Amino acid sequence: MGATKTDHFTDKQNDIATLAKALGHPARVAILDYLLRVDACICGDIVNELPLAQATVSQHLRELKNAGLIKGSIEGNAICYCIDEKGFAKLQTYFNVVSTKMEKKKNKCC
Amino acid sequence: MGATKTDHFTDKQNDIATLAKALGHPARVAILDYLLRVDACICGDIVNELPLAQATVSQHLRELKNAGLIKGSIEGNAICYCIDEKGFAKLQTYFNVVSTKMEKKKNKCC
DNA sequence: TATCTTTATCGTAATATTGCAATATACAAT
DNA sequence: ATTGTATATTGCAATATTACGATAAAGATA
Repeated sequence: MGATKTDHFTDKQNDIATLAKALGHPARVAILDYLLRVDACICGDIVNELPLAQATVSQHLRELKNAGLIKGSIEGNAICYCIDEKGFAKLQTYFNVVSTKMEKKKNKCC
Repeated sequence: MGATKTDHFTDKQNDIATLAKALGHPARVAILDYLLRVDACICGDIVNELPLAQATVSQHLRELKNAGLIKGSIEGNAICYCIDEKGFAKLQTYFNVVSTKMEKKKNKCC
């Protein structure tokens, strides 16, 4: 016990949970903010933007990449990181469905 | 060390992270799915819907409530749980902002 | 080649999360 | 008052996450 019981839930539920979990840390939200603020891909500059050690930032970047929220490509010495629109699209779709369902429930709720 | 360095990030970043983290578990996604599927508030039926012990479900419900994604009101013997639209609205606003920013970056990216 | 820069990985400590049995609480109904 | 039902809390074990120093890997530059 202690480990999440992934196989008792649907793929969709696990998918959304994985994406949301990746977003569930302020450092990772900050990384995404930065990638969105600067109007291009970021090549080797992210560590200086965060109040965390290089190893920690690298770890957070890996988690964002694994979840599909960013993608990185090697560019000589540095690595260029980008928002991965696919991951965000999945979450956005989810919230659109949720919002549609909430509309329907209007006034039927406590 | 090991604890999240909350105070190094903005309130907004912490806010989004907290909400996303609450969504970051398949059981909690499943609870929200259920609340949205049934076209009303749920009074005392959630435990049976999930493949988890009652204590565990109660814990997940508390986390969703703390994050502001659901709300519960006591209804005699049972407790009625509802989607809390405010929490979802915050996340939806966030994703709308993100999507607007992504639009602007079109073709400027790797 | 030697060195610098950038990013990743390993090892490890501190903390948090997950899950459950047992128990407590709160109200219903008998 | 006692019993039954629904939910919460407590305590604990297993596992996961967070953070960082140290070190490795890979390309750039002198």
